[in-house]
Amino acid sequence: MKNLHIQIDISPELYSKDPDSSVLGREIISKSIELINEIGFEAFTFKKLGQLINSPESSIYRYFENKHMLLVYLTSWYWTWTEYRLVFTTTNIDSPEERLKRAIEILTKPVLVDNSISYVNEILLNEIIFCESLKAYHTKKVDEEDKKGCFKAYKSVVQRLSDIILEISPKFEYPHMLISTVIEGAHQQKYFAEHLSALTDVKRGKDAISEFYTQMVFKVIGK
Amino acid sequence: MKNLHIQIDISPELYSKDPDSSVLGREIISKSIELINEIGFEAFTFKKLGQLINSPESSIYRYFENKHMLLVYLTSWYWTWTEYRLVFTTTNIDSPEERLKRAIEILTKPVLVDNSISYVNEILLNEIIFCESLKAYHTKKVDEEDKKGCFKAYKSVVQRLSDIILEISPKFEYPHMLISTVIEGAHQQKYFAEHLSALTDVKRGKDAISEFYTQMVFKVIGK
DNA sequence: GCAATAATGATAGTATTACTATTATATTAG
DNA sequence: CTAATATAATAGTAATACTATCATTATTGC
Repeated sequence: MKNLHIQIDISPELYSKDPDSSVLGREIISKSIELINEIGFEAFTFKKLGQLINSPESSIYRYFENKHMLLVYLTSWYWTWTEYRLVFTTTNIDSPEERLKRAIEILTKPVLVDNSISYVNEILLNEIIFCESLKAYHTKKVDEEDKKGCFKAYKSVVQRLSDIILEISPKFEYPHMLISTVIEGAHQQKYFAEHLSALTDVKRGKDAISEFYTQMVFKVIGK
Repeated sequence: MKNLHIQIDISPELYSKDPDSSVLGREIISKSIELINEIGFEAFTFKKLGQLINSPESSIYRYFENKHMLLVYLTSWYWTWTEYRLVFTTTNIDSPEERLKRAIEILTKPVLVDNSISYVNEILLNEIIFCESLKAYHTKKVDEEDKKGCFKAYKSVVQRLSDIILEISPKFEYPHMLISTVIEGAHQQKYFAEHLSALTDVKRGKDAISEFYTQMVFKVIGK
C-alpha cells in the first residue's frame, strides 16, 4: 500500500515546460523544496538553485517563468496531493462528522511521513506551505493568475470540506469562510508558536492547534 | 471631540530618525501610505517615494533603514492607534460581552472615517494593514525584530481582547489563539472576497465578515 | 548508424533594486 | 553671524531578475 504511486497532474498553465518530464525538471522541484526550506522564499533565487543542481539559471527559466511561478506550482502540487489524501481518509466513512473530523486533521496537522518514492519530499513541502503559501496568492497579479487556474486545487479542497459541513448543517451560512479560516489559521498559529508566542497559546501538546480548530468548527456549525 | 488630538508614540527602535519630528519625516509617512496603497508593498521603493515627495532616496534612508522597517513602523502605528480606539470604545461599559462585541467590530470592520487632522490617513493605513501587514512579521528576521519590540503593539491588542474573553469564560484555554485567528482571518477574508471569492461566502452585506467572526467567538467561548 | 531535432550548458549582458558615500546647499539655533 | 544640522544632488556598488546567443550534448526518427 505504501508503494502506491499517485500521479499528481498539474495544469500546463502553471509552467513553461513540464518539470515532471525530465531529470533536470524533477531535480529543480526536488532541490528547490530543500532550498526554500533552508533559506526562505525571499532569499531563494534561481541562481542559488542553479549552483545547487549544477545548472545555469537560464536552464531553470526554461521550466518556470520566475520563482513566483515555481511557488505557485509547488502549492498547486501540495493541494492536489492533499485532496487525494482527503478522499482517501474520508472514503467509506458513513458519518459526516467523522469525515469532517478526519479532514480537519489533515489540514491542520503537519505532515510527518514522506513516501520517499517520488522526488517530492512531502514533509518539507508541507513546511513550505505552512510558512510561505500566502505569498503565492498575495500578489498584484492574483486575479490574472486565478483565471489561469493557479489556485484551483486549493479552492477544490475548500469546496470539499464545505460540502461536508453542509451535509452536517445544511443551513450553515459560512462554510467556505469557516474552512479557509481554519486552514490559514492553522498555518499562522504554527508560525506564531515558533516566533510570536504571545499571539497564541502553546502550553499544551503538539496537537493543540489541530484540537482547537476541530473544536472550533464543531461549535460554530452547532454540533 | 473629533478634534481631540491623540499622540501616537512609536518606540525609537523602529526608526533611524523620528519621522514625526520633521516636515520631511511626516511627508514620508503620509505619502508612503498613499503609494503603498496604490502600487502594493512589493512594487513600492524608496526611489519612487522620493520622486513623489521630491526628495532623493538617500534622505528617506535617514529615517528608515529600509522599506521593511517603514512597514513595521506603519503597522506599529496602526496597532497603537487601534488600542486607543479599543480603550475608548470599551471604557465605562460594564458588560464584558458587550465590550467583547464592540472590540471585535473594531478589529474586523474596515475603518471608514479619517480624522484628517493628523498626517496619517487612517482609512488608507487600515487598507494597508488588511492587505500587507503579514509581510511585516513574515520574514527571516522575526525573532530579532520581535526582541526590538516591533510587534509589541499588536501583541498588546491581542492581550487586551484575551483578557475580556477570560473575564467572560475564565476557563477558556485558547484566548490568544482565538483572537489572532479572528484578526488575521478578517484580513484574509476581505482579501478573498475581493480576489478569491471561492474561498469565502460573500453573498450577503458588507458586514458579513464582522458578523461571522463575532458569532464565531461567542460560540467558541460558549456564550 | 546517421541526420535532424531538441535539451542543456556556458557565457554575456541589461535594467532595476537596494542600498552607501560624498559633497554642496539650505535652514535653524544660539 | 557662526556653528551645527538637515536636506539635496549626484554618483557609485553589489545583487537580483531576468534575456539572448551559441556551443555542446542527448534523443529520436528513419
